Amino acid sequence: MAAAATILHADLDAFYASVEQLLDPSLRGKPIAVGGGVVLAASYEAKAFGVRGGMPGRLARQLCPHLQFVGGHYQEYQRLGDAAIDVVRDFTPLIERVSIDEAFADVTGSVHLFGPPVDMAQMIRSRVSEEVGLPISVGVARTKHLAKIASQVAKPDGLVVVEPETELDFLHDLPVELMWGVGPVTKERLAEIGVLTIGELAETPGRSLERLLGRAVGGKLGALAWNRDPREIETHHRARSVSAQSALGKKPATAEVIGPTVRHLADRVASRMRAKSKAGRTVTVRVRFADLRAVTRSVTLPAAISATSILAAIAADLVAAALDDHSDEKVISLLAIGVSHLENDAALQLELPFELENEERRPGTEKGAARWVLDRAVDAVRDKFGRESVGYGSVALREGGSVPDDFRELAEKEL
DNA sequence: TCTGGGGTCCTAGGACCC
DNA sequence: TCTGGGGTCCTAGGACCC
Repeated sequence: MAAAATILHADLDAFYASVEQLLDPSLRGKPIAVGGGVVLAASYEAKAFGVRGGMPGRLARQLCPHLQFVGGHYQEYQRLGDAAIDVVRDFTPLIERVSIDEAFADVTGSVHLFGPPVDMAQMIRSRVSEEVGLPISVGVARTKHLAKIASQVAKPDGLVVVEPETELDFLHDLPVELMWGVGPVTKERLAEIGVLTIGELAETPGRSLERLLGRAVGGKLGALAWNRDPREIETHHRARSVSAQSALGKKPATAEVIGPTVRHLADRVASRMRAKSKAGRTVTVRVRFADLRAVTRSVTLPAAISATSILAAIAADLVAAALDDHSDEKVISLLAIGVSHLENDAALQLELPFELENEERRPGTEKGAARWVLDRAVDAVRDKFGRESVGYGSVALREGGSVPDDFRELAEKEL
């Protein structure tokens, strides 16, 4: 006997744009976009003109001349996103929060309390609408993959239930790009062999898919097309990497540009690691050139680090190495720093005495330890007085950035 | 269409060890 | 000295997701 459809996928519609329309009633019914240089979210009125998330602002304006750019209520995004997901949490503790505006829920054990899953989905939708004021779409199915597709089909502001008996009928008429894991490249590769729908994908031999897309992607898509989705709800997962990047427009690849940027990024990454009591062994940098081609350089250390100055020094070396290998490139458009191979750093969890002695006055103290103490001191001051109160001499960097730091803070928040 | 920021996972080749 | 096979780690790049 087939299991019942008890997985919910709840997804707020056009989230940032809906929040802006909630906060400012004069924006309701109008084409708006959140963002500036790039569209972070578009209202459904804007989507009707072809405006999409991730689209350059200039293009969006061409498509929709009356498009109004709004935004900046980042605290509200977090608050309202949490409030909506908390409504789902009232029905089950088995929640997997995917992002600020989206979560899976397993309500198998809640049926005896709240009735069938479709009733719970409807209650969630009306409660989010009434208590939070935002439209939310819900998909209900037996697996995560189907529930996710169902919520996409349900949008905007809808509910779709996929009963176990109708799963393949539901799935096989849909275009392949609705599948989890099919992006632009995979869609194009499939189109080249005449595969446009999930049904056509299901009919394609597994060997052909693996040859075309690689073993992992081909195997996974083949399984999903036949509705075999082994994924379970994961209520918590730990971070595997921490990174930060900064788009630079077009800047000369000089020490004056690279030095401050690397320090700023290293500061962001390292302070976030310390806040989570993490340290990492692998440092990766990414350098993007004027033509948007990007290269990465990485190094794996014998011991994990989390000190800003050490990370900055290693990252600077890696950037220099990458530029050395591409000495014909004179202009860069992006720098990124990441740290992976994360470990829990027990030492970081200690409350250390708040002292700022310099290295010379601490005989026997290794430089790394002194730097680490300094970093912890900076973290503590920032906790008290705010992020801008102490810097590493690179605060003047912000003028070119198109995405406010508040938004970055939001994106990096533990969900 | 030349575009942000933070992530995850996969692939392929090479080094190294047993 | 040469050779085989398996496993693991590292590095660079790429696709994808929100």
